[in-house]
Amino acid sequence: MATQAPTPDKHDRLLLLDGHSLAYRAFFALPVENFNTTDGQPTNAVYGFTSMLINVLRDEQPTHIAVAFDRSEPTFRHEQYVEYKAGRQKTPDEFRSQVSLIFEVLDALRIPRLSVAGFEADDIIATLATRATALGMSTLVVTGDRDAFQLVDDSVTVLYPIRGVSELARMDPAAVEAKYGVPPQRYRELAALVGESSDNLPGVPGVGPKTAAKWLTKYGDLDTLVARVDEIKGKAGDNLREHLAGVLRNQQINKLDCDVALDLTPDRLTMGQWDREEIHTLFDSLQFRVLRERLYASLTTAEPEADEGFDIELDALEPGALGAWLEANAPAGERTGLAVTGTWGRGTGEITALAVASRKGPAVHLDPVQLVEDDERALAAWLADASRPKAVHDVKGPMLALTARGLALEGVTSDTALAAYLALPGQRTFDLADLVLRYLHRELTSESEDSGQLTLDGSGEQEAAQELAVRARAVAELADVLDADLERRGATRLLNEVELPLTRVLADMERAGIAVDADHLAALSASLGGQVKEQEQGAHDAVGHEFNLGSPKQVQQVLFDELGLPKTKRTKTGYTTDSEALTGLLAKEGHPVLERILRWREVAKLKSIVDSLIPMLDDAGRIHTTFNQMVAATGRLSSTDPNLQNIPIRTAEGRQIREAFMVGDGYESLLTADYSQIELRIMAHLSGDEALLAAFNSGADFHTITASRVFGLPPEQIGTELRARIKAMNYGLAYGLSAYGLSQQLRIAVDEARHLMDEYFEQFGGVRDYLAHVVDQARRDGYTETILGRRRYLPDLNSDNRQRREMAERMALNAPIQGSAADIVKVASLNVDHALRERGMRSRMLLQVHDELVIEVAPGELDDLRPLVAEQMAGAYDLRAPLSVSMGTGRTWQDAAH
DNA sequence: CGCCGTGAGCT
DNA sequence: GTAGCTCACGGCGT
Repeated sequence: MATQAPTPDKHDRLLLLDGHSLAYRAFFALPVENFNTTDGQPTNAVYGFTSMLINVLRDEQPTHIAVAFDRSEPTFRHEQYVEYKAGRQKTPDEFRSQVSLIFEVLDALRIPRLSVAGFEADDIIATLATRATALGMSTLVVTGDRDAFQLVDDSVTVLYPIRGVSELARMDPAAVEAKYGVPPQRYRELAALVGESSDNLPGVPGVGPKTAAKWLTKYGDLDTLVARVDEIKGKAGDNLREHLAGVLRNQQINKLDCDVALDLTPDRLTMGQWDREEIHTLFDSLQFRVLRERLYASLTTAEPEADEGFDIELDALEPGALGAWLEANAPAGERTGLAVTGTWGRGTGEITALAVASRKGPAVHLDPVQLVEDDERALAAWLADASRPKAVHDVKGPMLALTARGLALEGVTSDTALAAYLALPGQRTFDLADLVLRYLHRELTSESEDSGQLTLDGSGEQEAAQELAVRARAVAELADVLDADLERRGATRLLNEVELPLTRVLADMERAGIAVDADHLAALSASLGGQVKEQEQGAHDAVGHEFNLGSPKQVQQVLFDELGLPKTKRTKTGYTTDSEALTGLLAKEGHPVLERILRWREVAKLKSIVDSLIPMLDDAGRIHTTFNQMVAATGRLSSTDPNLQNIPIRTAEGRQIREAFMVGDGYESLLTADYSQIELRIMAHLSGDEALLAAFNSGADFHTITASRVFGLPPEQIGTELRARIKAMNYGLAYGLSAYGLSQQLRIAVDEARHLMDEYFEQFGGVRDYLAHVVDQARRDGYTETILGRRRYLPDLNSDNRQRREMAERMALNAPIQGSAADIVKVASLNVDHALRERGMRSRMLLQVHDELVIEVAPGELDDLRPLVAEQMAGAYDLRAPLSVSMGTGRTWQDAAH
């Protein structure tokens, strides 16, 4: 890290970077294995370059900037010396693919990049530095090429990377002289004597920088040295005389051209106004999380318009005055921002403070426990008043905390986090401060805090109040901007009619929780624990010593080093020991330890799930998950803490865990209702393929019917093998099918898989046309869309990188299908919730697991409930392959399976 | 001791 | 081949 203090702000500071040289440095400094996006794009050079760029921007605060790049065409140096740079190793492919990514980073940051045919980046830099000096600017050159040292003078300094990408040596005239023993203007002459192997410029044998500097010091300059070359004694002198021509040639070639024809003058090299959204998207796709934060940290200070905060007046209210204040400042008709602090999760929460602010006018800050009775009543009435519109950021948690205090929250017409999720579904987090910067171009700070910042006399409370008021104001402003943005994106109804009302339904489910049989879990844990031990012992016996079965590294060592079993597929760190590979090894080699490891993994996995559930039980013996409404890019919900959407179901042992989830006190049974083949039905609907629709409407087994068509056989002649192939095909289509993927799934040759696809599409041509159309349209529009207009943006559909592009294509194929399924299940949840309320029923929804709803049935309600749920779920959306719902009831989640 | 990436496995 | 979450391990930095 360059630690020098920024130069005093006397005049303009020009920053010039040598793009190729720095990227190349980074490429070799950072191990490429550690810098890959999940889809395999190496990013070590982009990362290192961007990291250096950010550091320099932060430390040097330049006023002008440009990055120069080499071109592939030969330069004037090649004309002078055909051997120039000959013998260089070919640029690695992993590097080449990153150059265009660096271009993208620079373009996103609005940093000018320059290259000129026939010249190297160094020449462009030399030219700009020279002209900058003439304009009275000072110049910093960042490059990994030592030739640039010849440019150093009082107004030009070179920052040269030493040790990787994080430290830069500041090479001013004194530093160059200290390091090489000659002043910068002599550096070229020294380099000519010593030579430069990477440019294929051999120097004088046996002459290094020390000798060269000694000679140059003694004779003053190279010309004099050459003129008096006969005076040099010894072997070195002989070598110099022998290689004199080469030295003179080197001196010609390493001279940088200071007069390259350029359209731009240094004073025009300004950094443009960059687009936060663009940077977000790009850094997301590069998976640079930390770097993005560092970038914002170093650049927001340099972004003047972002310095602006919020100017807000905080009213101090007399006890009893809240009702009147809310009437005046948070009335019906005008949406008011509400900000809350506190803690929440696991279906409950606690409010510590709350602020209310409209777009204009004053704010109020409240401590809910210190309110007088009148104020408490006024607050409760205002919060519960649906005709007083409110905007809140990420309202589900505050809603739980308010409910825990007995406060109802109605009239939430905007959740700014949820709205941002619909606008930018690929984003991982929707931090309010970040959205405020992005959409309002403001900092989430108070402008009237000049006094606040420095006082230490207990005004921390005041500051916190001010901060919360700022959040309330920001939410109010942001809500309007996001509304407009969503209108533009066609997502207004999706927000208002689906996502926003769903938040309350999710909060209710979280609060309800699901009852769990603690004894059953404890018994399971003990039994699984015994099996874990047993398998562990067996594995140790089979290899003759103890090892940690949970450590892939140790397992690899045992299997491949000690037992010498055949190597499996490579992973980043060695050879895979995943169950597929071990099962293969077991079939081939039959070593007993393999069986033990596989079995150990199974039981250890189940035990870890059971053991993670046990401490989650509350006093009433219920588990409360948290549903995340803003995580999945496709629109699905996710479940955490604990995740109740991935409780095992496939194996009999796994299903024992489902037996622990049971009906709670005061209820009669659990009812599960799920959609059958919802994704395939959506695919049939969206494609409009008549044959596929007919298969669904025939009422017979869908996979058998489709197989029957593909193979031209009557359904009764479709055996398990043929049905399995077409089943994999059917599902594969919804996942962005590739011949390769299908071949893997079915363990058949790629050609065979391709053949199967061709046969399938011969019968179901509408599906093929639809899938092709989806990708085409997404490539044109930049996004895919679900039946309710939920978008997923896929810029990589136009990537030059095949791997990224194909990944994006599969996402484009899957997103409308998975996303539409999510839309439908959300609508169904709302419908069921609404119907239950409307009829005043006590039965309640507990879980939503992708295509399934789990409902706790109140005594005596089952007979009414079954048709109600069936109707509400089936009627959630009118598909041409009608939604089909199957249901089951029982004491436990497992018993309710069907 | 906490953070983070990796491998594995569950939906 | 999609989309998620969690766990254990082990390396790294505090």
